[in-house]
Amino acid sequence: MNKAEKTKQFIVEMTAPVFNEKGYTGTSLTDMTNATGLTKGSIYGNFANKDEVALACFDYNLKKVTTIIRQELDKQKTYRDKLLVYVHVYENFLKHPFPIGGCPILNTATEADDTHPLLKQKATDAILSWKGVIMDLIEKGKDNGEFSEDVNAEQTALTMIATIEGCIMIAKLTGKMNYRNTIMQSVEKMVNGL
Amino acid sequence: MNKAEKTKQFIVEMTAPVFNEKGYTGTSLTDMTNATGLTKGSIYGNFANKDEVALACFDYNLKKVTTIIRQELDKQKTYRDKLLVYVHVYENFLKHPFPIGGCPILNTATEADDTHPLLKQKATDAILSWKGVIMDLIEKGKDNGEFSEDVNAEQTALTMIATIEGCIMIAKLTGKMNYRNTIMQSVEKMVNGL
DNA sequence: GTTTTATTATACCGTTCGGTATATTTATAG
DNA sequence: CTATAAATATACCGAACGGTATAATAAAAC
Repeated sequence: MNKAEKTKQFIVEMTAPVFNEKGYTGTSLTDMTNATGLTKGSIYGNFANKDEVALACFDYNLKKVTTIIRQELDKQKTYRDKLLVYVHVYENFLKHPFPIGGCPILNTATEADDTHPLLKQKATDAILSWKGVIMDLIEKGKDNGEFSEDVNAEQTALTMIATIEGCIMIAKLTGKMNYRNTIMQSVEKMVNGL
Repeated sequence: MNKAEKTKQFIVEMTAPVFNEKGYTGTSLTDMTNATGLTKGSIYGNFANKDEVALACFDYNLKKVTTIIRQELDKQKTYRDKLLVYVHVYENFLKHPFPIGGCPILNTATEADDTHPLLKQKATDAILSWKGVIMDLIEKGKDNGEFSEDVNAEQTALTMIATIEGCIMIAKLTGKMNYRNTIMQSVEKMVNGL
């Protein structure tokens, strides 16, 4: 990793939280120079434009989440416990190195769906990939005899994701932690009922 | 309603969809003059600043939703059917005069939670009010004998809202209508299990 | 150690931003 | 019909926007 790559990485690391909090249009080049301590010239020497930084920041923020999830998934043995990882991670997201500003998928999806095709595509890919992982866990749990054969994997996956994302929105908005716990309990019940 | 009030209303009606699609920071005064055909002077003769327009637009967009919901609620007799109104309205939101740009609560919540306290407060109030309405329906349904006495009204209300909002996000992002239907089916099952 | 290359800082570009003072037009009242 | 008040348009403000050419600096290669 040469100097240029290190600086690119540094810029992404420092601006990623800003993009996740303020959004794409809400984050200015001044925000970016403040966050990094670098000048505009330095940033544009490493990235073509603001878009490229934003896209890299989304990847960075998303990877933070997927890394946590993957690590916790590996710790669990049963597929039920693996599914419950999503509940426990989001319930205690403060215990993990979670992106500042909340879920990058939710933030990007709601801002970019009508305005920014490239970011929208990245958010879409993230959702579809997430859905695929959950469906895979469910199918394997069915093969394994853990879950009933008549469980609808896609429906369960989509409902889990929807509830979790809605939960994040409500909890962050209202600031009520017991709201988050209550909703996550519902997801837990759902997983335990498979 | 004099001319000034009519113009204020007109400005809100024409800019509300823009704010809901592009967000607060994403909507410029030029967007507003384009949407209305008025000049900046006209808009600022009727509103103190961009903030005031944005807040009025949120109220306008939210009222569109609550009006639809209230009308459909009145059509139903049982409390179970009233709860299912949320499922059917969001499932067929194209059949109703739904705000362009999607759910204003979701859009405002994710943009404003870290950046705009006044808008954040409005979104928070909307969520808490929504929760209150659902809880009220559930409690009355319990008194009525429609629902089991051991139903947790708050948990059910919060989970319904979270799942619906997450559903809107996923459906709008991916463009897959069957995703929306599938998730809403889960909410329907939940209501039918009360 | 010098030259070449990569990286960062400076200074500036034109444009758009939110906002405003003032002039002009339109509606209302006497 | 005229005087007054309300509403709208024009023209402009300073500041911040995203972006860039170039100069200065630091790193790498020979």
